[in-house]
Formats: sequence, structure tokens, C-alpha cells
Amino acid sequence: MVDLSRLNPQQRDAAATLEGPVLILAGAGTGKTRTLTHRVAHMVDRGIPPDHILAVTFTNKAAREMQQRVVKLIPKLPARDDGRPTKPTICTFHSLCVRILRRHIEKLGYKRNFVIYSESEQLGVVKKILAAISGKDVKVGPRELHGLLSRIKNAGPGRSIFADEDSLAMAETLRRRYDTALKACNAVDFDDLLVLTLKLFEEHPDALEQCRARYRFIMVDEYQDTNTAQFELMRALADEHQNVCVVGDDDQSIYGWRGADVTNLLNLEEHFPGVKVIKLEQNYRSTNTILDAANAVIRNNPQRREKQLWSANGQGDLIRLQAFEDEDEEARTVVDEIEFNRMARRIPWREQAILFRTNMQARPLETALRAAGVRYHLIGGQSFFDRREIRDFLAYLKTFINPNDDASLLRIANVPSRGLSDVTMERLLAASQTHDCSVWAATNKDLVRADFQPRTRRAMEDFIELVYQCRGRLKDEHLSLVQWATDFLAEIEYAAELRKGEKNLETAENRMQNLKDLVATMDEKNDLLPAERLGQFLDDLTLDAERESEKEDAGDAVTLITTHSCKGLEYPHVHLVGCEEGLLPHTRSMEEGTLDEERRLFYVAITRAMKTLTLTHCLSRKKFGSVVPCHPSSFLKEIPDTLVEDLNEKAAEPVSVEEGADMFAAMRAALD
DNA sequence: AGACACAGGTTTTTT
DNA sequence: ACCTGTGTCT
Repeated sequence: MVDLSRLNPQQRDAAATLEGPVLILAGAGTGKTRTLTHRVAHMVDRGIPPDHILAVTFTNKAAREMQQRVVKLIPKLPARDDGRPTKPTICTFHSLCVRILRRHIEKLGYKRNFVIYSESEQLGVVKKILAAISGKDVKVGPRELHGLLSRIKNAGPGRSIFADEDSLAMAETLRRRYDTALKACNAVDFDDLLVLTLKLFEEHPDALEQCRARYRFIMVDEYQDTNTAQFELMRALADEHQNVCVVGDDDQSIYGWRGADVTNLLNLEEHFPGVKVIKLEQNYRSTNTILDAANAVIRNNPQRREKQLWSANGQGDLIRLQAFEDEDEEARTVVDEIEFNRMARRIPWREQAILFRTNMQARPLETALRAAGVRYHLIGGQSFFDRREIRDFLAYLKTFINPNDDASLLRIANVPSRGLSDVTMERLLAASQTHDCSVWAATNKDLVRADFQPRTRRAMEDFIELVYQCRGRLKDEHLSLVQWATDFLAEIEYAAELRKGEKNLETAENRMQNLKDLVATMDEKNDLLPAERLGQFLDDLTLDAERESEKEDAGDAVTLITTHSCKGLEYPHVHLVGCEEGLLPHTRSMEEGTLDEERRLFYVAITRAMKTLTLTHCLSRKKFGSVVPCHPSSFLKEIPDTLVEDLNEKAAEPVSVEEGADMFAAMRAALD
């Protein structure tokens, strides 16, 4: 039996209310995950079969964490008939949809072995479309168009993003071309996972019934981040039984720009009348000084569900405010501060974080940290998938699973170069269009191959043979995928290819090691057949890019992180740099009229701090090469003076005897 | 096919 | 300032 008495009254109410719609308004640091995991455990105690429980999170990391904590709370899950334990489903919206679609997608005219396109593959398709219509004066870049298409898809049919008809018609045409291109490759993108599942539910009520019967108790975490498609999905599943519990904080909605719709939370009553609203306001993370500042700032936002965070942790230190001449001085001083904390106050690097609005701000910080010999790790930035070796490898895997996947095949057809030049591939692509088939199918036609030089023809035949060979080997039931992958990488001499492309031998070896590390994990799902295991491996990997960050969090190091990716994390000592008008709030958001969201971003940043918070800004900053003057962020003025220690005023005063004594005492203690 | 030069564009990021 | 993508030259 799980013990709910260790929860506070509101948390307990949330964990004990199992039926009917519930909204848990969980402010920053109020024990949201703890409440949710206890709720799941409580359900199981009350006899609800675990496989009737569905908890949806936004990231795989959050899903893993919740999974682990639930298992800890209920070590002995009830067993099924076959002796295996029944587990609650804890996953992301996207992986839930993959599971559903792997069962039912044939009803929608896709083949069961569909592939999921990663960001770069999606962009590749968009670029092709843009190139095809280059006659018209197109002013949008591929990224921009891709973002647009994504927003259209997620908004769902009937909901227009544009005011004017022309743009709408244009966007619709492009969207259709994009969808057709993907479907021709039996590929789906991230948005399709949601949209196609919705379509499935609409057109095939039996599939929906099956899911409703399975998932009778639904929880959605980070509910303020749901987009329209995700909301519709949740509603489709929960409409009948109404056993839905959403957890979120409208004040931490910072992903509106990528389609998250906070009105899903603000107007929840419209769709789930009689929803029980439970507020978690006791914060277990920060000092009251920090919470008072956060409360004061966020109060300036209209249209929010009122919350007042408080804590039993006492007042704590004042928030420190510092101004600097430029970003280099800012970086150096913050690093000095970190080192002072470590040496005089025995605060290790891992308990300190530097937060910033944009990635480019990380550069001067990294320079200063290196100069001072401080260990750090930078979160975010270059994604796993931007690495060439990973993208090549995945494209090979996708080609072997489904050679009709044009994007993947075109990517690897001539990597390493095997006599299938760009020109050849262009011609094959054209042939595929005239024959109305995939590039692979076109390449396999004698008629098509006859158009090429004997040498090229030979190269094509060799390539076809390679694909058949590798696919064929997958049929062996007892195959080790690690061995299989190692073999084909050796066969195509990929290591040599990497060395050729890299001037530095060291980085080439690094890349090869990355690949080997990845390959080594391929046989983890041992209970499946090799081909299925490969499919599962690809799905997991495509939907979860964050593998390497797990191993990097070991060791003592300062965290460098953007204000966006710090959501959900906490650090004893936080330095938020670049609190300047134009940066936080960002210029672009002021133009777009999304100042509220910037304020929430500032709110999220300051509520990461447990013990101390330092806010800094510069008087000038290099932007795109030239130096521009900067002004302090208007958000700083929203923090009551009584909570702030302005170190610029203080610098003008002499150091007090008392303070000097304190500092020396601290340093003496450090020398012990 | 590969190397180099020039133009353009630069928020935030997950799945 | 710097990175990416494109185009041109060898």
C-alpha cells in the first residue's frame, strides 16, 4: 500500500481523486511528479488494473523518470495470466501514437513498416518541393515553410492560421504536396503521428473503441504545452469515461511559438464540465525571497489562473542584481562568482547553473569558463541527429527496412561514393516520377537502367545487391543486430569514409566511436525477432534524440542551459545572464506581441533557483558583429526592491568591516 | 568530384 | 562574427 499521508493536503486530494475530470494546477516546484506517481500507485492499490492506466508526458526523459518512480512506489505489480507484470503505460503522445499506428495504419493506406522522418529528412522533402516550384517568386526558406506546415497540421482541419485567402490556399497546396511526397515513401513525420491517429479514430471507430477500452484512466503531464492535435487526442480517448487528470501550470507555458495552446488549460471547463480544480501552491524548492519575486513578476500577466507560491524554507538571501560593461565582463564575473562560491562557500560546480535566453550567449561564457579551468556542460545546442554519422547510419537502417523510402535511399545511395553521382540520382528521381513509383522501384526496372552508361548500370546493380543482401540477413531468427550492423558498416567501409571526410583524424575516430556506442545498444530488446527489433530500435531512436545527454550528466560540472530547456530542472545557485530589453524579453516577441510568454519564460528561469539567484545585464553587447547599447530588462523593475540587493550601488560603497570579516572567515573555513 | 568563394541570415526546441 | 548553403572553377 502506498502511503498518501506523506503528501500535503492538496497533493493528497489530487492523488486520491481517481474518477471524473481533474485539473491539477501545479506551480513551479510544488511536487507535481511526486503527486502524479502517488496517484498512479494509489490507483493500483484500489484495484485498477495497471494496463488501464495511461500517463502521457512531453519528453521521453520525463516518461522514463515517472516510470522509474512508479516502479519504486509499487515494486510488485499485479501479474497477468502469462505471469508477466502488467504495467501502466507511461510515454509521450508521439510514442503512444506510434504504438496505435503500428497496429492500425494499414486502414489508412500506409504499410505497417512505415518510417518516421526526422527533422532533417522532413526538411529535405520541403526543400525538394521549394526547388520544384522555383519558377514562382518564393520568399520563404525551407525552415520557415516547414514550421508553417507543422502549425497547419497541428491546428487541425477547419482552424485557419491565416487571415488572407491567398496565403491559405498556397499553404494548403504545399501541404498536400508535402503529404503526398511522404506518403509515397511510406513515411510519416512527427505531426503525422498525432494527426493520423486522430484520422484513424474518426474513420475507424472500432480502433478508437479498442483504445478507449484499454486506456480508462488518463493523465496528461505538462498540460499547458499540449497543442490542438494532442488535446483532440486526449478528448477522443477520455470523452466517454471522463477519467482524465491533467497536470500543468499556465504560468510556465513557454512553447506557444511551436503550437502549444495554453487555452487548452485556461478553458478546460468548456470541454470537461464539472472539472475539479486542485491548486498546488506549496513550493518545496526555493526560498520565499525567490518565490515572492516570481509571484510579483507573473502577477503582471493577464489571463491566468491565480496562484500564490509559498514555502516553508524561510526568506533566504536577497536576489543579487549586477550590471556590466559588456558580455565578456559579465561572463568573467559570473565565473569568478562561481569559483568564489566553490572555494569560499564549498559549493560544488554541479550545484550552480548559468541560464541564458539564446544559445549565442553561451560562447563568451564558455570562453570564460575554460580560461578559469571550470568544468561545465552545455545542454542543448547541436542535436544528436545533426551528426553526420548518425544520420547516415539511420538512413541506411531505414533503407533496409523500407527501400521505397526515397529520402533515406537518396541520402545514402552514394555514401560512401560508389559511382552513383548526383546526376545519376537526379535522373533516377525523375524516372521515378514518370513511372509513378519510388526511386528504388525505378532503379530496379531494366527499362530505366538501360538509359545509363554500362559503368553506372553496374554501380546501380551493385547497390541493389547490397540492399538485398543486408535485408536478407535480417531474416535469420538468431541474428545479433550488433553483429549485423558491424558487418555492413565494414562492408561499405564506412570508417574509411569518415576518415576521408574529416581533416582531423581524432574527430573521425570520435564519430566512429559514437556510432559504435549506438550500435552496441541494438540488441537490447531481446525478446523480438531481428526485423522487429530493428524497427523498434529506429522508432525509439527517432522519437528520443537525447541519448548522450544521460551519460554526460555524471561528474562535477557547471550547467549551461537556455531558459527554455531549464523547465522542470532546479539548481541551488542560479545565474541568469543577459536580463536585457531585446534579449529577455526578446525583440522578436515584442514585435509578435507575445510579451506574456517572455514574462513566463523569465518566471520559469527565476523559479529554477533553490537558494540563491543572481540576475545580470550588460550596458553594451556585440550583436551580429557590431557593438550595440543595451538597457536592463523591463521585467527587472517588476521585482520589488525589498527583495533585491543591487550590487552596482554597493560597489560604490566601501566594504563594511563586518562583510570583510565574513568573507575572511569563509575563506579560512575553506582552507581547513 | 572536390575545393573555395560569396551571399544571406541569424530565438527559443521536442517529438 | 559566424555558420550554412549555393555556385563556380579547376
